[in-house]
Amino acid sequence: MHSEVRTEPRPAAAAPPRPAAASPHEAAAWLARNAVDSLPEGALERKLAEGRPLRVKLGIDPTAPDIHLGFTVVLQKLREFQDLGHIVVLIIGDYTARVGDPSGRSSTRPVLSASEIDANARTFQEQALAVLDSERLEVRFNSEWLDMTMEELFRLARIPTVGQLLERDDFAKRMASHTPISILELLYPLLQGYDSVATRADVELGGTDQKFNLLLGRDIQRAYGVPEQAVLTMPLLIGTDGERKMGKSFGNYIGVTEPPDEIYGKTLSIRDESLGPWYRLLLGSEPPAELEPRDAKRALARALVARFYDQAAADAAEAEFDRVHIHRQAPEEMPTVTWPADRPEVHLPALLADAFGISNSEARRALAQGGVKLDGEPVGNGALDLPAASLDGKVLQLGKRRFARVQVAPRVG
RNA sequence: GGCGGGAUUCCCGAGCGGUCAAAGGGGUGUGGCUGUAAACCACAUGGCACUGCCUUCCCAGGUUCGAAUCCUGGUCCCGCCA
Repeated sequence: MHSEVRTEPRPAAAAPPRPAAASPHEAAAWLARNAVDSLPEGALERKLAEGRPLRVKLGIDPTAPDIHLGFTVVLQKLREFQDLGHIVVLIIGDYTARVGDPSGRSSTRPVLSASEIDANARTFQEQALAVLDSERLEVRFNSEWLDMTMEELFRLARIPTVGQLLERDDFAKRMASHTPISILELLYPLLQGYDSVATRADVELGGTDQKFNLLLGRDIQRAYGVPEQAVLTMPLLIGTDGERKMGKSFGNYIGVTEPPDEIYGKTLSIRDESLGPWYRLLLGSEPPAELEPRDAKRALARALVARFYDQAAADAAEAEFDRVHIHRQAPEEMPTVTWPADRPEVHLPALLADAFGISNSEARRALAQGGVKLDGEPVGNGALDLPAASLDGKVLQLGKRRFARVQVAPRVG
């Protein structure tokens, strides 16, 4: 055990890259430092000791258009492998996405069309490059090998038993609660494992929820007579709701391509208790002890915007946030709503509905609750109709964060 | 193949002939508080140019003065037995 690894300082910035000259033991310890599991015991070190560039695999199903922050935790770990001279094999699950993963209770998840998958796959690659080094990167599509014959599938399907598959945590729970499990779902881990065979993976990364699949990959590799991969699992980032892991299906995520203001604002909206995990997993450091939670969040939010955009964008996002939320002023830019000039009176519910895409009833509710302002002045519940002339050019505000400028003008067209 | 259970508003889930636009929770929204779009508290949450009107409880028929609730026939889902 090397003390320098255990007592590693917690710099405020991202941890410095480890020199490639590190011993296998040191490198393994370095790579596993914020991982949850490195399995089997010593496997990663033995792989590293082979002294060649390892093939480090990660699979993504392009089922959503964007990569979210939780996913970058794993990507950053991949980057560390690259910095040590290893090759990242990024597998785009275009085939598996096409089949349609029915996991989760909702069987309603639509199967994506080929063009959607293509589009997602393309943006995934681009977004992954924000973190990964394109030099040591191999991108593969699993349709390349998964579009197999029945005979080949049967060979694969003979490897694990149903009993083994049902040991997986979520399968076990669903069996216990009589929640359906489709055959296809049981097949998924096999397909993922076959990806490892096809790409000769030395190491496979994933979130802790992938542990079973990653380990099954070893069984499948063994059955195909190829060397078994080492497995490294990373903690799952808690979502913006502070309750569940960040995920597209929970709506508690921050996409890396979201606008700077959104990334900034959503980061500030995380719970104070989430600061520790977010700092550790995203910045590789502890939240600065001298900062109040709010200020620690501001620093984190700035760092994240700077990572996916640049420092200027981060500063601008912060300034905009302060203007709108702290100083309660209107934002720099806002959309315009147009009210036809031929109507002498503005019907507020209709204007609100038009401006913010809400229903007429929602608009009325907001008015009743005092959630509507004009040029910063609360609009009373009483007057639903106001003289059009008195509204022209004013700033209409719904709640704290939605703004639109009113324009009274002849209908276009 | 046989038997049984189920489909409710964004989600989960009550309801079992009127008092149902439909309990409760979650989510979301607004307000309060706040150095935060944290936490906490309160209220709201089908639609409508809205003191009232319209359309809902898987679908299509039917019974009834009256149906989310009963009947018939579909569709889909789940479990048990084979």
